[in-house]
Amino acid sequence: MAEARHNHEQSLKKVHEMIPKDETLFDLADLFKLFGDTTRIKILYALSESELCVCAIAELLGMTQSAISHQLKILKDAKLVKTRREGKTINYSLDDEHVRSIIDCGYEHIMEERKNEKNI
Amino acid sequence: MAEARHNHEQSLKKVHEMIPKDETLFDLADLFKLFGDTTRIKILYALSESELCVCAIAELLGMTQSAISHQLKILKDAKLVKTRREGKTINYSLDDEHVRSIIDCGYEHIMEERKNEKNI
DNA sequence: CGTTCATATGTGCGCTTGTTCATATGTCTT
DNA sequence: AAGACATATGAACAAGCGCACATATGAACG
Repeated sequence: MAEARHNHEQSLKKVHEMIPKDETLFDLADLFKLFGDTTRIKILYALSESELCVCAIAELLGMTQSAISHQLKILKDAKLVKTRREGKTINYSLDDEHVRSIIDCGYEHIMEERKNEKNI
Repeated sequence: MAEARHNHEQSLKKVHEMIPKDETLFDLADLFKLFGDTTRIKILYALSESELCVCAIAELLGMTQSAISHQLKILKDAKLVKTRREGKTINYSLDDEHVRSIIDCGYEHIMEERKNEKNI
């Protein structure tokens, strides 16, 4: 697959030492994949503001309970959210303080990009 | 689509006021989508260490020049990387200081999760 | 126990996405 | 101008993903 034509030994040696191993980068991609869907990021953002039950989220996003439930399962498997039962309803909340900081990190980037676009 | 059964007025009102508008959340998801692929995150990580030409990246990742080129186009369209021509070769580098900080943000989360897994 | 409400899960479908293959563009050298 | 090298691009195909629909589980309450 790899095609080596000209020389990059110097630059590649430096990078090769610094780059994390494949498993780590794979996990990283998997993590960001969770934030890379509009529905999931809406859910995560909402939960960062308040604990919510499934049908509250469905109502908020204007989506099926089933769709939300499927996404919540993905987020729970990834340990980004946790549940608390209260009778028939199940309340979801963030299981990790980092979730909001990751979102904010991306948010900051977007806002700066918009600012730059206006100045052009 | 939305099914409102029981009451969540209090919780929903609070969330509704705080949550960003759809366009912003859409942009956010699109941004994270870029980091949600192993190939792209490897490229971004590598470029955060050093400026690299296309075939250096291909060699580093053990992938086709074409595959890398396609991904670089996506990253360039998103203004995450920029190019600098040097004769026949084209050198890519990060176009945004935030890229590395977003990656680091996710990295931190993963590492903490691994630490927690060991303690169980 | 049977019904109702809240949530979960299995299945199938349409759409997106990453890669490959083939080819085009662009640059330097002779 | 022709060839070699570096990169870009277009088309097509396989795999993955999100959602809808139908159905299952599980809890409360008469």
